[in-house]
Amino acid sequence: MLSASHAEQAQNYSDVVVAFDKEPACLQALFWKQPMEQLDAGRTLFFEGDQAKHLFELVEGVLRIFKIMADGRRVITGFLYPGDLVGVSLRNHYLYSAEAVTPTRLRRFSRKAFEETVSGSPELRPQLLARLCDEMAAAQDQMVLLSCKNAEERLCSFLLQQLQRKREQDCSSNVVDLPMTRLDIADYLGLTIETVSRTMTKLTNKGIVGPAGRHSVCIIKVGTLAHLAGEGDEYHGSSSSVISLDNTRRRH
Amino acid sequence: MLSASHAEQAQNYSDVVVAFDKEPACLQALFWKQPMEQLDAGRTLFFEGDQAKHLFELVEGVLRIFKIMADGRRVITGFLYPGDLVGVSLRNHYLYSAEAVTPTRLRRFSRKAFEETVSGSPELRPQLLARLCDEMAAAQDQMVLLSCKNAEERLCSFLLQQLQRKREQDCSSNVVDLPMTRLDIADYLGLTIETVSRTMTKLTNKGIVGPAGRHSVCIIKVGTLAHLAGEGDEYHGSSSSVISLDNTRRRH
DNA sequence: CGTCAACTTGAAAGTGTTCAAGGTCTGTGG
DNA sequence: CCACAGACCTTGAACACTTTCAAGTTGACG
Repeated sequence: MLSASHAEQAQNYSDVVVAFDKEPACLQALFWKQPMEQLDAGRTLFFEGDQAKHLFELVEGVLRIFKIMADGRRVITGFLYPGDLVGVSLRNHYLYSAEAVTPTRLRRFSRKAFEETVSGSPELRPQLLARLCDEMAAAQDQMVLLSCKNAEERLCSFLLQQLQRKREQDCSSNVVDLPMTRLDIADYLGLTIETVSRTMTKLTNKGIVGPAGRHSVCIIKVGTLAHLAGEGDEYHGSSSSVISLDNTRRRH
Repeated sequence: MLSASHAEQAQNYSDVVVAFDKEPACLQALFWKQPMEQLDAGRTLFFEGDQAKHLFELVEGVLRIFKIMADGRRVITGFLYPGDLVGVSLRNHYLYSAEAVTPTRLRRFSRKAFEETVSGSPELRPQLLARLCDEMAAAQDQMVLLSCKNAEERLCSFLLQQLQRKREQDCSSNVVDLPMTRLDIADYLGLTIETVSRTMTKLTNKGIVGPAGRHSVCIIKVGTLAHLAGEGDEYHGSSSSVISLDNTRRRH
């Protein structure tokens, strides 16, 4: 999965249309001429271990990316949103399965052709690397979350993440929608549906979020939410300066 | 962090020396002429958030790669071993801090020059991508571990991982050494030192591992260890075939 | 309006953490 | 070579948080 969060792809669709037809100026442009495909909610795009013959650009809808363990347990390693590219971890086989959370529309592109085109373009190469690094950074944040955040911190982090993604589009209200089920959220956060549900209730009782139907939430106290998410400032300034090496290490 | 586990870099040092001086045949070769630097055990190579001016090739010793949360909790996202490259997540700032677990020797290379050289070489580019993908795959495995493995499964996975790494070098005995402290292991596996210690004792009592000093373990029953690690076959064959979607999902 | 899946809530149980104490190893200096 | 100090590791008991199991509620859609 490669989220379209960073740098290079701030250029959105309208920009792309302009600078096109000769040489694609951004990665999405490669998919531009491909026919649009539909995928109903709940359908699988590909399975972990499948030969990775194609990449996809998600144009509309939401995908979940997950792995299934031997005993049936599922781990959702991420959700993908419009503008994201799917399956760019350039191996011979997909590292994960991909399913539609909502009805989706996407474009397909041969992986081989993708690699050749990107490899041959000094424009596109750094964009691919940038995306991979964004993905890597996200994976590491997720490891931090799973390693040492408790249920409340996890859910707050998740909600905050959803809010930020929403704000990149329309900077309007604080109502974010959660198209995925509680089970999806649970499998993403390493919790059970019951814990997700209970924690959500707790946040509501505290007045931090307000319910807005089953599949959306209104974030009332953004600051408190950020604080509870336990992500501090995300950046400890620079260099050696303040590295609090106190032994007061907490867990949960 | 980029582990040297896969494909391209199976070519080891001796191979590299031969095909050198004109155009580097592999990523490590770039570091070849750089002066060797020392780093004592416990010393920091760089901090998360520092400007990423250099990349490193780890020649000898072990590094730990970690993030510190606002409240002082530490998450070790990986260990690096000889042959690995450090800091290749090509952002402007390091994503994590790096410290020497044991006394290490490494070579430094300007990140800018690295990017330029790799970018200009059709030989090296796919190698970089391959490493990034390996790193991504490792990160995802770690997410699976942290998401839904219990203490025993985590420790078994870790030991197995160490064993496999050892076997890539000398296929000899089943004694792996663990240069890192229990605290390092705990912070890597998302547990406490006490739990790591207890679980280690339990594995010993079961006769799965035998103690061989504080900083090494003898793996006695590899099969049992692999089974307890709960990693099944790692690959569910291909395609749609058998996807056990039973609801009997367990956790812990 | 009924049905089914999704969600919520409660109570009991389990796993890992926390706190505390004791034990072991290693390096240093006598 | 031995003794000591300090860091590291092990073990025990109480506790906390999440899970598990179970029942009830809500809401979407035919």
